[in-house]
Amino acid sequence: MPRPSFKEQILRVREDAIIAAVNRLLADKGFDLMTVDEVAAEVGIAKASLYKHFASKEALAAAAMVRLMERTQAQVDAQAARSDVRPLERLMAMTRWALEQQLAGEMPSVPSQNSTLRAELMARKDYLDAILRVSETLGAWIVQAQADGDIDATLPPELVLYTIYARACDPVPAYLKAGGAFSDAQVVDLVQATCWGGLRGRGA
Amino acid sequence: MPRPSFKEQILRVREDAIIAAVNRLLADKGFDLMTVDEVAAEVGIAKASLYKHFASKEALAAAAMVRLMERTQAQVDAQAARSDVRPLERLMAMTRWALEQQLAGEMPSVPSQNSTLRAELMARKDYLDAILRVSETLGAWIVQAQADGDIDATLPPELVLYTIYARACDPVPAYLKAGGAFSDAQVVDLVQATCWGGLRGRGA
DNA sequence: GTCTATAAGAGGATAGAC
DNA sequence: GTCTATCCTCTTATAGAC
Repeated sequence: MPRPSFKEQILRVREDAIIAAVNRLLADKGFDLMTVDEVAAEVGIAKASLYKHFASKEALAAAAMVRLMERTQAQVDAQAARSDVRPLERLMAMTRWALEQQLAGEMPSVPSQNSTLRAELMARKDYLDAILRVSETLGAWIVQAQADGDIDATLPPELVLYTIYARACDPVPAYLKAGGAFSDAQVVDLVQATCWGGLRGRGA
Repeated sequence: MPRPSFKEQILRVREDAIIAAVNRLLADKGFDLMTVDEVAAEVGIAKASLYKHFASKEALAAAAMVRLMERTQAQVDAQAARSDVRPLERLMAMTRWALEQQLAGEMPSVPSQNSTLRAELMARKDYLDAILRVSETLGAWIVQAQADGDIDATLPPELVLYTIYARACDPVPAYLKAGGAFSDAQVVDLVQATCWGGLRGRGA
């Protein structure tokens, strides 16, 4: 594979800046309320130039979601490297990371109801592959943790997986943060506690 | 107070039908993807007629949310009447009801990010009063349940309250249902279990 | 590939007759 | 209060010059 030319590097940097802007706006207002004009303004280029890089608004969002999956995969790899820790701890580290991303305004959110966006995502092989790969690793950890007695073995593994994914777009952290009574670190600890331990008292 | 005239009754019935249609559409597609044309088509009247009843799209959604709060208050009252059951059981009955509503497609969902809708809701005294009243009752039950040792007393009560509210718009039930492996009743039981008991094994 | 300018269309809201 | 027809703004997307 030839070394990328100078022009290609410029292109890559620009597209990185675009995706970063989309990521921020998706985290801030969501897909429906984000406009392409805003993206262009945030990046500092004309809207028509944006469309030279990405074919549609859906493609912009999809690129941000692919980027998110790449970051997620990197986290999974980092946890996989810690061969000494139990699967439960790796999974808890993943939910903790997701909550931190959300509070930092770096978790893009897209509505699962929007059919045009959904179609774009389902058509992107890189996105589907990334989701599948992450899910397979997390799924294996879940099954191991259940065998270890660390996760309730009566719960279907897919329920555990979906619940972990759902923490990434949970509205509770934002509400707690808006209340102003807790630091970001405290919010993460609290939501983490309810996710894994539930609301119920230990003695119940 | 005089008995409502025939015309007023007709008006009331029509507005009920409008709100019911809005409720269905909000549950199905959410606020941003719902169009006023769709609402008019669903009700079977012209769009201009809709605007004789409600001043804006935001007012339509707000009316549906007020209606939701009325139904919620009725559930709270029903639980309050069961003076023999513990506060924990009442709270669990509320989350169960919310999950059932969601799976039945009767839980309208509005984005908390949309500022025009948020402004409309915050300007409606009946909505704010309803939210406040529900929250006060649930809050009292939470504190009691913590004193009973039925809810983890180390959790701030507002965290518990927000978590209960969040179950009403949790994406997990819809995912599980889409998977097709579980009945609606099973989905409710499973999400209910993770909400109150957490993912962690009891022996952990 | 970047820009300015504009097309094309969706969707919220209204005018005016009945 | 209901209708048909229309307005108008916002937003996605593109044409065409440089």
